[in-house]
Amino acid sequence: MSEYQHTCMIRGDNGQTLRAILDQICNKWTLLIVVTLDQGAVRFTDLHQQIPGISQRMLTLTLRNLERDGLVSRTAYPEAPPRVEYALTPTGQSLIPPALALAGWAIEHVPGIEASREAYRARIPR
Amino acid sequence: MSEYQHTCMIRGDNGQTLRAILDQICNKWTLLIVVTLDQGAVRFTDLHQQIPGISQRMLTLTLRNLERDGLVSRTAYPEAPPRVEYALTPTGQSLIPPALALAGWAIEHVPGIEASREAYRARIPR
DNA sequence: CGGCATCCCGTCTGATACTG
DNA sequence: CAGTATCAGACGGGATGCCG
Repeated sequence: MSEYQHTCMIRGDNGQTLRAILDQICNKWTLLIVVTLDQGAVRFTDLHQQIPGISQRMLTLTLRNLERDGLVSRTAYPEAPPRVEYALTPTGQSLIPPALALAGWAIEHVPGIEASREAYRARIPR
Repeated sequence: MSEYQHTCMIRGDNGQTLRAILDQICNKWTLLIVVTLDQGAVRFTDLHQQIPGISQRMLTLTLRNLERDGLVSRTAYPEAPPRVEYALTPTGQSLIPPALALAGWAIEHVPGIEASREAYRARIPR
């Protein structure tokens, strides 16, 4: 699909369903979790440690949403102590390249954006 | 920069500054406005009409943030009636490819995600 | 025309405590 | 270990009205 057709579709359906999906993807933790899961199957606690700042609650909720949307698979092993592994589905893996593209853009432009914000704050003190 | 280095950086700085920027980009309207501005300079009212569902308030706020971050330029023409045009800066234009990549992914996977949600709801009725 | 100010509500998020 | 439950605060976002 061409770039032009993409822009058409973005504005085509009034962005309703598209934005609904994008809202799900672009929340506080989703992209970070997806990228973290790129390494393979990861246990709940490991995820919790590899994503500093996330609360147990938000990790659970975000994983549930990702599972519901078919981007992440959840596998519980009936052992003691319990073990649950999360992994990307093929759909979830297909999100990696665009996610990295966006993350890469952000990383490359963080300095410029920060500088711009500084300048803006200096221009309008309050 | 390689893909590997990107993933490292994403997890490297604990995602703090990165997530801060990503949060700004991935809110409800930013990507849609940026893509809409890809056509060139657009007036406030035109933008308001081309992005159905957005309120005047959110259009203003989002444009201010984009201006503060140096992604969008705001040009006011001292005329009567007043005319204000918004356009992408070079930094803003550099966001277009990643934004389209993500939007393209969303468009391609909307059906699958919707289906997955349906199945999920059927599996867990309440 | 292109805003800004105000009010208000629903959602998101974090902290804490408890459970199979 | 891997969650769930509950509460409270922050925040996003819509509606409305006023202004240069």
